[in-house]
Amino acid sequence: MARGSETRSKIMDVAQAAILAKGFEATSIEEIVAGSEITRSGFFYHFPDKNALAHALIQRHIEVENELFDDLFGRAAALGEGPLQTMLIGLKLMAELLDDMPNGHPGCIVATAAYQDRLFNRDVRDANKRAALGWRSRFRSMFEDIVATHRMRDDVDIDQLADMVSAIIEGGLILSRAVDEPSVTAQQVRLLQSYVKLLFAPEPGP
Amino acid sequence: MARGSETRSKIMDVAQAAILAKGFEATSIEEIVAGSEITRSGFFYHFPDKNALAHALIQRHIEVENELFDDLFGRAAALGEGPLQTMLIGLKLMAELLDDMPNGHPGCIVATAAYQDRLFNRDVRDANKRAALGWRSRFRSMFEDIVATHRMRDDVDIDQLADMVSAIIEGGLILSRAVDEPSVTAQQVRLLQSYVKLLFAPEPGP
DNA sequence: AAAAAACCATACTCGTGGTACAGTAAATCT
DNA sequence: AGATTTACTGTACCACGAGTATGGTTTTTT
Repeated sequence: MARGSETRSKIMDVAQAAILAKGFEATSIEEIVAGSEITRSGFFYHFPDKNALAHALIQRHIEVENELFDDLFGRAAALGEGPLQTMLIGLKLMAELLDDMPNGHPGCIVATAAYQDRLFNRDVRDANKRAALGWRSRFRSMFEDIVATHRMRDDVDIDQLADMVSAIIEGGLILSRAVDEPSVTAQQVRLLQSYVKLLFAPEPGP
Repeated sequence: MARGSETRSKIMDVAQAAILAKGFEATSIEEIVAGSEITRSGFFYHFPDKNALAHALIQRHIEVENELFDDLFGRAAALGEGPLQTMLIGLKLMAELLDDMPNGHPGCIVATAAYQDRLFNRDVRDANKRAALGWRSRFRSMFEDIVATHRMRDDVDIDQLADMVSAIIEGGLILSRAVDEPSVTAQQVRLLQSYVKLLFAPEPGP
């Protein structure tokens, strides 16, 4: 990696950790600079303002999370047979992954941005929107494969079902932070798994 | 209402609207003051600092929302028969209520606080925690009544099920803000209703 | 060797939270 | 009715963080 982009990502690493712990506004540039072995001037060389930082963080977050989901559901597809199995195993793996973070999931930058709307400029909000729509299309295509081969026991919209994955995760993160119980998020994902299971279950035994 | 508490709640009204639109940090005291027909000094007379404002807002929010839920599930109980019907109708009414807010639900102050943890002091975080735990106990007691009379088609924890109501709402609010589709929150509540229906449904047809 | 990229140092402006304190109109108590 | 308390207004001030300006220095690239 070139020298420039190396310090740039170092700044982003430090900033991300601080922002997820304290929020965007509560994290000062001074503080980011101190942890990044760089000066204030150096920071403003890489990012014209704090908004540019937020934009870069969201962008990177989307990419990392996409890779993570690719890997996770890739493994799930290898383990199970058929789209329903893949989804069920994938959600289980996701729950385990969330459980393995003893201090709780670092949290979602997208949510941080969602609740401080007017604080960010258009670029950031658009990036945020793209992230959410990206998840929707990812999970929708998975559910499409499922409905192609399974009967739904309740008539629900696929887009909304896809959104439910994001909603459960985001809501779980908020709740886990509010009650200070890191396990909550994984539990909620397991409940979603239970719903998917019931929704597409074949006719139960006699 | 006495003169004092009248201006106090006026300040809180203005502050709440601004905070939900822009976030806590992004809302300046100057701005609140301007919309409240009061001076800076007047503001600091009522609230020693911004944290005290946040605390008061969360406290009031809990009370208002509790009354709203009492009313909503009270009506649901009157309409349906038995705890399951009450829950199902209650969730439906909740979804309709969310739909009737064309500009989207104002959002949840609790979530705002959850994602800006270190920004607030202990008092505020504790109040926030109490709010979330209050919802949990409310919905748990409702689900307890249901499991007493219905068989669960999947073995899930009641506390977690109770948390799911909050998680879906909070997650729905975040998503609706992120993608800028106000209808998302109500849709998610309807999906939760679908889950509860499937989870406690009597043995399906032959 | 020249030029561009990646910084450092210093100094300044401006907005915001918060403090301090002096004064005043209205309500409440005695 | 007079004294006291409550609910403010007004002004002045400090600290801190975001962002700008500018000029200089080192490192890398061409």
